[in-house]
Amino acid sequence: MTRKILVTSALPYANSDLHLGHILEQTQTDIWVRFQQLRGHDCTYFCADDAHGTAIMLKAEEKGISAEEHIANIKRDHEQVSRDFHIKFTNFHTTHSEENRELSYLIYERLKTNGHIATRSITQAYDPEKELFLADRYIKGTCPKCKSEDQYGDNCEKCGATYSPMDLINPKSAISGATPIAKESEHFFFTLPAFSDFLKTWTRAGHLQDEVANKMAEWLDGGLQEWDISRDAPYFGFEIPNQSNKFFYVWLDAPIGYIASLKHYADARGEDWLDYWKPDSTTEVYHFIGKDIVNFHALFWPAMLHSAKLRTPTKICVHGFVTVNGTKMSKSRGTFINGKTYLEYLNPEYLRYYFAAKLTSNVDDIDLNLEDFIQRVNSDLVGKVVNIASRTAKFIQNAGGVLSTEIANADLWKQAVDAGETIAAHYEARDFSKAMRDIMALADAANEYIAAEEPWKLAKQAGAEAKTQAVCTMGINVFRALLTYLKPVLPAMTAEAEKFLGETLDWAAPIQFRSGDKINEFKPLMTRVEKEKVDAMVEASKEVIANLKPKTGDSPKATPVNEPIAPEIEFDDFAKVDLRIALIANAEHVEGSDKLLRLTLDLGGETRNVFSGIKSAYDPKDLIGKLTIVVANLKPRKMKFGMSEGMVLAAGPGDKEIYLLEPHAGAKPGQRVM
RNA sequence: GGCUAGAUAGCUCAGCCGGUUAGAGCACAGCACUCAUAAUGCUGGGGUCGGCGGUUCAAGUCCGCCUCUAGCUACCA
Repeated sequence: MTRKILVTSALPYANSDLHLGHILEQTQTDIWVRFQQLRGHDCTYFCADDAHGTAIMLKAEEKGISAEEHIANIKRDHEQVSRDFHIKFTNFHTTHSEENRELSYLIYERLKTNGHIATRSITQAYDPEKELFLADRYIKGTCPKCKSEDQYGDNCEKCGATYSPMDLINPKSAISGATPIAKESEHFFFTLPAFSDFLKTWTRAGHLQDEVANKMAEWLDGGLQEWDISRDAPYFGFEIPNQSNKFFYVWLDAPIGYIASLKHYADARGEDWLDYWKPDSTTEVYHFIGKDIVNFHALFWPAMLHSAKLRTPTKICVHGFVTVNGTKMSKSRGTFINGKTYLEYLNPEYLRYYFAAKLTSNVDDIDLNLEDFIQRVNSDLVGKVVNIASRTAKFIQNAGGVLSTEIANADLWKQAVDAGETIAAHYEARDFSKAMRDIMALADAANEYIAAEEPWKLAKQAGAEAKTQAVCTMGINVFRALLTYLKPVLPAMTAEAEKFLGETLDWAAPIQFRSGDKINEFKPLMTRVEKEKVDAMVEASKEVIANLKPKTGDSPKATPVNEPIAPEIEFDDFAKVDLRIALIANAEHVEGSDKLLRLTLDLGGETRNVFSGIKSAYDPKDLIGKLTIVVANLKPRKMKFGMSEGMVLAAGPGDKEIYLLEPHAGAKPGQRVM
């Protein structure tokens, strides 16, 4: 039976480049979509840019262009990067579109008619200079509890206190610097609590992974609040019908953008988007998202759809975050990697395969361990899979390029065909890692078979031509099966392999043994991942960040200090001190400490945590990204706030006058100072 | 502080409803092979399954506490 399946991945925000996290999600979605298509199902993939909100408005302003122009630029860029990663959208649209306006109005009107929109006045911080209501993160000031300066409007990073932005001492708008005033305004709310019972059932009805349902139960048990879905002008978005200067909050129209993208596509073909979204639709709808936006998709969205008399999603498929080398993507370490930067250095299919090899159906984070990445891709793809064709093709050519009509090893062939259904089940369940494991086991079996048959020896024996041809035909056929199973993951390489085989690989039915006809000359299908390229990519990622942070350097004033010179020492005494160049990867205040800053130092490979009593003289923000010198072999010292693994060097009498050492430009983290 | 997920060989990960000497791939060592993009095959070394306690005839697998990591959250969407 042919299934009709609509798939989406989360709408990237039209404010910044796609990074590896976006690529993971789109890759996961794309593999699943391609798999369904390859199996003969009617599966479409819709996405769009999420183009509304204050942040986008401000970004456009900063660039001196209109918001429309800004989001058009970003969209072009997003589409290009996705395309280069072989993401095959059926349609990629934008939430700032007529279709989305129309659908947002339709859904909003239905919610309103059903009595699910409430109105009331709320008081918010307002920037009188910029004439703009300020979200909490756009207000900074001094914490009313612990008096720490420069804290955000909702909570204090140092003492953990929570408060309203108007409680801040000396609050400032982060946009204009003006002092915000409290201002009242009428807001619109979606009456989420009315859907509490509906959602308690819905979240346990097989639409979510168990752990996600558990998470949602926390919200549901804690009691839902009404959801503020309006924002006051100025705002880049859709104006609320029959209201002046009121706009839909970006998160209201963002998920509707999924439908708008479909509508944009369907309208052009005279099809009806309601085929998918009417309440009794027999189609399937899958949303692939990251774990950070689960509440919007698993609570607000189904509730909205339910009220609007539209169907709810079949499944919300939640994945984790991408980490690099075991830690959160870090700009200073060069592991915050943009899709574009990756593409400059490496083949996108390396990453597609690596992600596939690690993706499961749960919400665990996916670690891109760069060392493992190189070994895994080279070994599995080049060493095992491609190698099978590479080592047998020549002998087929010797036989005139024609495949044997004999199945030399029926057991092996049965194994290859039978594996197909198991692998398909893994794909269907989004257990791509299990699918890759099974595929590689099959590749191992093929290599073992070839090694046991030794066609290179047969080729030298008179009268063994047919046997040689049969053995290698066996190899080519297992290769065909492997590539068929890998086709959703490696579309470009498979396309090349199809040229070699002279056929289009299809997986709608069990794979048939191919015999008796001609194949083409074999050409290398994939080259190995080069470590140098990976290193260069990491370096480039660092540079991109460095360029964003112009350094401000004060010219130091020399202050002679009258401190007697210490007693003379031998060179060897001095040489015991291992001084190293260190990059200050991170610097932050230490909660509860008056004098210390916590520094995260990169010594060119290893990372150190060092506490330094320089809080009185430095703002942590100003230190990040700078180089300094650290005593690298100082015995680690346990301090109240943790281990200090070294010591940075500084001069000065203290208080405001502390001056950290910084090497001349060109020094690299980890270099020894002698 | 609350919650969620994780902690298994050097690395990345499997281990379902508890059951014989804990697995795979990669890496490493030795051997073989030389058709293949120094690819492949065989053999081998390597783990007190984060720690402590408990339930059980039996625990990596269940329960409790603790440590560490990541993330969410802290009356708010």
